[in-house]
Amino acid sequence: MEKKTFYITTPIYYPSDKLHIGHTYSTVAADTMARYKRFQGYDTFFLTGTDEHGQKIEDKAKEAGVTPKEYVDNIVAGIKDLWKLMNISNDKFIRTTDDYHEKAVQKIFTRMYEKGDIYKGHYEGLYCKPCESFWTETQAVDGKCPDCGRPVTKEREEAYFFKLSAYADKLLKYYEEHPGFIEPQSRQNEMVNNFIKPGLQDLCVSRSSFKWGIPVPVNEDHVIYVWLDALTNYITALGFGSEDDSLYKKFWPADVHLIGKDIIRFHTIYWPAFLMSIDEPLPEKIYGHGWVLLEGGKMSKSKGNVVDPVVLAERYGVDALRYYLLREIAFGSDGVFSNENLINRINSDLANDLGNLVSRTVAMVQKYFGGTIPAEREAGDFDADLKALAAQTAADAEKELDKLNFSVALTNIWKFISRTNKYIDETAPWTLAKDEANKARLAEVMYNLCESIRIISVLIAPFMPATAPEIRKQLGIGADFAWDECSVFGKEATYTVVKGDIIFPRIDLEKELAELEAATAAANPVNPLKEEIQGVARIGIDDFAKVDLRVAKIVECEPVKKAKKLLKLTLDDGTGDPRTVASGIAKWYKPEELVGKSVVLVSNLKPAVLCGVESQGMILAADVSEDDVKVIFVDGIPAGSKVR
RNA sequence: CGCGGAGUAGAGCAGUUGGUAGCUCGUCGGGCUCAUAACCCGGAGGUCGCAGGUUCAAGUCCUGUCUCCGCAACCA
Repeated sequence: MEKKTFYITTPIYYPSDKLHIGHTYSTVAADTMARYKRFQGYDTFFLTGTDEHGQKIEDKAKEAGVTPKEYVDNIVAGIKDLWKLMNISNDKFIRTTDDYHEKAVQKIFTRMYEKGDIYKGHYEGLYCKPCESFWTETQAVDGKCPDCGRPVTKEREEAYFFKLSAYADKLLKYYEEHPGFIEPQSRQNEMVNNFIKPGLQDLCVSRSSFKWGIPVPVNEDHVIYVWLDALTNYITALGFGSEDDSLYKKFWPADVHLIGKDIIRFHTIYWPAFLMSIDEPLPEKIYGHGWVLLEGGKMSKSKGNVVDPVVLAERYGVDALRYYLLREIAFGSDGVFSNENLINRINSDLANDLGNLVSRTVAMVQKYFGGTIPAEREAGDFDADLKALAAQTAADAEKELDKLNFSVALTNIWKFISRTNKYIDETAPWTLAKDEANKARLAEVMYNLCESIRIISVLIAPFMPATAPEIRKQLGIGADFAWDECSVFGKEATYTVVKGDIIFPRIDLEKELAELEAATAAANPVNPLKEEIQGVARIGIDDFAKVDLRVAKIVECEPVKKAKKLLKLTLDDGTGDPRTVASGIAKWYKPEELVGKSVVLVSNLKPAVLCGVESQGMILAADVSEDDVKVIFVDGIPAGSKVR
């Protein structure tokens, strides 16, 4: 009989910078799932990789003075090192610059083209280079990219379009007929309501403004849109579109694409539509997990609070970090990362509960039996309860893992670890040891403890691939794991334990936090603010002279309907005519506290319409922090005064 | 009234088909001594955002309302 197969993927990461804890999170989750399925006997294929094309990389490479390929080679090497460090068991690492991938993508493009799903047209719009995105006039904000705030330029270019609009109904129907296709369910609602129901636009799938991409087969002046290039990695990695597509036949469709919630749209709308277009089956499931947030907001470079997984893994061990990520954050929801939480988890769950359980058990077997548990044993109270929970835990863990509920599965496993610790208290081996008559009972207790730990080692093996074998080494047994050995007592005839190192040493919280802070500072030697300021392009005095700054007095102020952030200000700029300006400061200022104040106005900014209000200029304000803005007041200076 | 999510003990979270409100950490007290000052037991601490409604019974269903967070809109 043929083995059942399981195919799981991570997103392919964009190698423009070092990866952070969020990427590690996705990959560790996928790895855990892959290992679990392998232990269950599935023929498993686990894919990760990098998405290497696009203008951003072309630009970064130019900045660094190297070719795009050299640039990504360097970063990809670092990514591969990171996965090696994190003990990631991927079966393949795909790079979208791999030759077979590029060829296959061109074939896919051609297939769509010949089918009539891709047609040549013109794209007219405002283009943001860094974001590689086109915007409509209404989307762009006064000539700037709504995503990044940088200037957009008007472009009209010949381009190829994918008939995405033709797939809206098919997608809806597919969602309905395949509950569980998009998880968590709420993400599906979001996609349907926000994107499909309002109507899908045809998708521009080529670019001619830069070169770093896969050429369009029918027109070498264009390169293929990065998402068409990137998404197809899931099938090209299996040999789709090459001479040998045996892996594709074996593993496709994927059982699950694990992704972050930010790229759900691409995976649940574009990707299925692409597959429908080339008449290939759709993946079984797309799971959009949450984000790893930091205390005090998102990770950002300028804050210098990017968490480096390498520092943490080297300091506390890879398994501790893997455990923490999957235990602390409910998969599917966002979660907050903090060093303090990490250390607390390590101390209480790993050192106190699990590590100490192994340590005390091994010590007792040595102390009472010289290391080997004798064959004469006698069952007694508490045994049945322990065994029952073992069976229950295995069943629960399996149920939760199949739903990708990593944290719930771990919670269940740890309940069993607690139960085992309690069993020691209940049976009090040190009391039994005082009377030779209890020797058989003592042997049974020790045996049950070892069996429990053996079972625990199987249960945690997908999560902690290094710790599980280490535990078994101390139990004196081999490290070949099979999931179906984790529910029943009696697998081993006896145990001869080997005292080893402490698996998880306790960490001194306060001392460690201080050292960690220092280590992080050392890892980021550059002053981020300095770097940011120096990174801004120099301008001449004539550039500055183009900006006309005037003092203006706020005469009226009211909130803008349908806008959370906007206040509508009416200003006296000294001309006598009132001037209307919309400003995104509603979160920090109430209208009444602004009236009568004088501010600095950029008077010659082109007007723009925001939420129905025509804004004629802007007022100056300072970003005090990520989440605080202070308007610059210049009370006492007459309206109309020029600022320079 | 754009879409969606969330408001439950000091903190972080569970609460499935409505039936005495739980878990982890912290805290207080007790037990034990095999063990990594670890382990085990117990206590304190919540009118489950607010207001109505359905019901014998609601954190759990319905209506309204407030606040927060994503996405979208957008911060000129």
